[in-house]
Amino acid sequence: MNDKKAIDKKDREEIRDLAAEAGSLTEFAYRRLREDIIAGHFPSGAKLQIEDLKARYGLSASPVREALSRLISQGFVASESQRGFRVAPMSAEDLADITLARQVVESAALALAIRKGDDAWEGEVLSAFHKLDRHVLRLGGRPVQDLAAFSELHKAFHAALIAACGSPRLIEEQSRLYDQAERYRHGMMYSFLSDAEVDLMGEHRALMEAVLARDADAALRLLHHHLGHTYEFCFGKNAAENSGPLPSTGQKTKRPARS
Amino acid sequence: MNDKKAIDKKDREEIRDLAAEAGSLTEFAYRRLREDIIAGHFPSGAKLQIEDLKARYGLSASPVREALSRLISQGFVASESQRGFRVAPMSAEDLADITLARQVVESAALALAIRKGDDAWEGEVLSAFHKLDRHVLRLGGRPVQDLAAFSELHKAFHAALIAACGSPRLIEEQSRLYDQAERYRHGMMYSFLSDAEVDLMGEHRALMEAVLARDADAALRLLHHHLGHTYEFCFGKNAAENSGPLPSTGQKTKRPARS
DNA sequence: AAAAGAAAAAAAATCGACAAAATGGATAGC
DNA sequence: GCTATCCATTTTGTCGATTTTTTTTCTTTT
Repeated sequence: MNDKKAIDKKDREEIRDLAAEAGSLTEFAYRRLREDIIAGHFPSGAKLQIEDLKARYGLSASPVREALSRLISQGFVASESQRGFRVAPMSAEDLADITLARQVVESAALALAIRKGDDAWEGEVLSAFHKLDRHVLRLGGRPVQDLAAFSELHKAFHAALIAACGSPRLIEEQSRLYDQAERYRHGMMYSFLSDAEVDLMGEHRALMEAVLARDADAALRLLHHHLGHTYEFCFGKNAAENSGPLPSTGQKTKRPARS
Repeated sequence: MNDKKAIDKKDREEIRDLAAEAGSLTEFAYRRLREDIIAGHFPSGAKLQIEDLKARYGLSASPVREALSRLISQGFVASESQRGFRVAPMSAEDLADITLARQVVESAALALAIRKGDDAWEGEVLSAFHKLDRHVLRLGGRPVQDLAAFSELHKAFHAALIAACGSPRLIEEQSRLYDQAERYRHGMMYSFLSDAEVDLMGEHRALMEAVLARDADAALRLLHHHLGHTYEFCFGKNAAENSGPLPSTGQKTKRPARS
């Protein structure tokens, strides 16, 4: 109870600086809250009390409420009229849904990018992969330490893949869904590279190579498979087949889709 | 300037009632604003001044700002920090992007629905089509009058098609994209059925029949083609091919896709 | 006359306080 | 002993006023 009021004058100035950087206090609250939720700093369906948040971020109700409002449409916060806000609840079905949506959106965007991307795009993909690869190597298979840095590079790689798709909306939606899945990843990251069952970086490399070779079929297959891992890590392999049947058009039911 | 202050005590009570219905004033403001933007009541990139909106809806700044904040993440409102809000600008490229995203999301959802839907779902599809069909017939080819009713039925039909897809996110996204496109439709609805070039209800019927026959290939082809019409109506047929190449996976480049 | 700067006006963002609603707990009734 | 009702407390949602920032207007200077 004491540490909630631990915002003294010094902190207040700091917040002011950070707010100036972010543009406004609302923006500041929005970013901090979003990060805190994604980082799993609040438990799944936890109540987000205005009073607490005011104290936590050192500002008054208006910016906090506006930030919460913005996070509603993003799927990070849920609100019940007249009884406040809570962190959007997590569940196996929810992650399955996120995974499915990612497979739909990201696959489509990747297909477009492969068709439309130019040399500069290929360069960016290569660069993003390289940075991610080096980072993981440097940590010697233990990305636990610098989780935030790894996440950022991993996200950047996936973003680079579809950057040339030409659709702001698909890019935006990919980013949003990635962040939603990030929430689930945080719980399970600690065991991640010790699990030899899946060679994440190997998959990334294969994916990149297929992309650079403009082999759309292979790339889409790899991506689809790759996206399922978050779910498998969190809730086991079995139920992953729940969303198993391929997302959409084509594939023409050649086979029941190996992934 | 006078009609902006035209909120007297009587109106204020009315607003209170409506708010009670909506749950809160914020919710009320959110719905009204959203409707007004979709209905094209504000010009494309128009400034949304808090003072104006306060007067227009008869409430104070907080609910208005929260409503605006929520609309940001939805793509209906844009904000520049420290200099307020404006209606998200419209453009040909933007509608092309919406169309592309719809083709990606709605196609995937429809494929899933066709695979997973049960008898009850088929019933709902049939019912939604019937209501839409009857409404259009009753108006004798002039849906101009009751535009809102038509829109609602049309949206309900498209929603019914994918209702069985099993993915809350795909459903939600479809709805959001539909509404974003709605903004563009409003400008061009007045000439719509007189244009014999496209037989909208015929397309709807064909689509429904393909769906009920569980003919995924045909249904997806029809849907993809159908979704392009909003763009064609607004900006002409040529540029529609811009986003022409199919959204994503599969189709295996059998043919360059007739649509 | 044009550009730069200062002052005034307008608008946005934020705050502190209040009113309405919900929650939790105690008491009364069955 | 259990349920229902009322009251105290907490919390949300809303407002009006204040502060900060931007925009406009009016000087002043070159």
